Amino acid sequence: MSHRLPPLNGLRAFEASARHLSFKTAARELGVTPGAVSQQVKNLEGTLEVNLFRRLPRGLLLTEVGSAYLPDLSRTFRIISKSTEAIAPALSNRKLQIGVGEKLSQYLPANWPKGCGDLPSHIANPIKASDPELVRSGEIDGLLLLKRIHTHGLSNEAVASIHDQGMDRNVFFVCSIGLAGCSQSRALVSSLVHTFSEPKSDLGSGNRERD
Amino acid sequence: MSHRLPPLNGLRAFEASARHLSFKTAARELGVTPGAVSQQVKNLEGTLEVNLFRRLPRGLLLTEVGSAYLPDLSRTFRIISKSTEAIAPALSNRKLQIGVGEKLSQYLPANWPKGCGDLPSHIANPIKASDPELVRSGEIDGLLLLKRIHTHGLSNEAVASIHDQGMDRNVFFVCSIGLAGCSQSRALVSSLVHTFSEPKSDLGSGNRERD
DNA sequence: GCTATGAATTAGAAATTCTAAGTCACAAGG
DNA sequence: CCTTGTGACTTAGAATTTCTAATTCATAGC
Repeated sequence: MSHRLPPLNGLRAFEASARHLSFKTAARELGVTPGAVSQQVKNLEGTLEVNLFRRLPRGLLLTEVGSAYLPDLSRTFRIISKSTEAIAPALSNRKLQIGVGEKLSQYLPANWPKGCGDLPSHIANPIKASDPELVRSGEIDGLLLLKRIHTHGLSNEAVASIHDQGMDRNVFFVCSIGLAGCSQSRALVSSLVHTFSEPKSDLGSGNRERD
Repeated sequence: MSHRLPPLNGLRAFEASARHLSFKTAARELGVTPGAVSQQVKNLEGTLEVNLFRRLPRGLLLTEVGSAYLPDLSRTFRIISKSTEAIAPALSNRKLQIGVGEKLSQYLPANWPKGCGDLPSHIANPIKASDPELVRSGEIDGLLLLKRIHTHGLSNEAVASIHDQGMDRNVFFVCSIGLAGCSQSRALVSSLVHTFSEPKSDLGSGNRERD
């Protein structure tokens, strides 16, 4: 028995786009350009002969079909993700080494991640760093920064926001794409959200989204 | 929330290989060469840093890790498959147009698929054909033949066997890879098995597996 | 109107994946 | 113990897919 399967990478692009309702934001998560995501989704729609999104001038809306399709796909990727973590030693049982930007470190509790619930079991003591090259080289697993930087080929998402001299600023988590969403990253993100506040949508900064 | 995902196409290659316990047979299902499957799986093992198979001189054995990994993946692909069929009109609610080889047609019941349960709701009246080019061109959806032919880029699997002048011969189902495993194909295969006998393993014929 | 945003669309570059051909280790049979 | 056949492995290069970069377009917000 074989399986009838549409292009798997297209599914992944669709799933991310549907979660964000934006190709641009999905592209950040996936570490590619928005054009690439747009193409993948379009190709998927082509092979399924069905429209998954309604394209608006500024964003996306799921069609009825897309809405029906999304939950199973999300579930699917969750299963794969968990199952992979369960069998792959490459990641499980390892504390992530995180670099924290100079500015952000002033806002983190002293001795972070100590004192943040069970975060210390996921995250090692951080170093001060802001160069994505360290992530690429494997020297560190991820970066936490107060501004979006150019991170070609890395996942780069706004995960929380802090109040800094009268305005809200996003906290960005940069890591390899494979690392985004692993249990340690999830713990990190939810702890940050708890420490600071709810994540804000990433509007406003006119930054380019790629380097 | 993003997902930690290994290479999806590698997962697909692994899943098929594990089901067949053979790269060669998996390759047939996937419509590629065994070398390609071998590479995909090896790449997957590399990124997971784990061995999924024990390689024997003649075939494969799942490692403990591989066995633990397989069920979730199979489930995953089943979910995707069903979910896709549910939303894609390209395939659902359409009778497959099948070509049947000259020789095999002598063994099919008269008026097949009539009289074979609900098969007529999945399969249209067949034509006589044996040229995979018709499948490639989309003129027909699949072929049923009594011998393995070269079908570059198409799925080509032994799905049943019949007794013909003193020896068992396999029935091969050739179709586009996307079509293998859709509900109509499943109905076709299980009906054939029922009409004839249990499928035999595809040993013995010294045929090359690719064209 | 003017500016900014995000999606669509290209051509061409980059990366991945596949094939083809040959190697190897072993099993089976004489 | 030699010969034959099988299936996995390896590799270079080909083929295909995927991505980028640049541009275009429609529209929202000012």
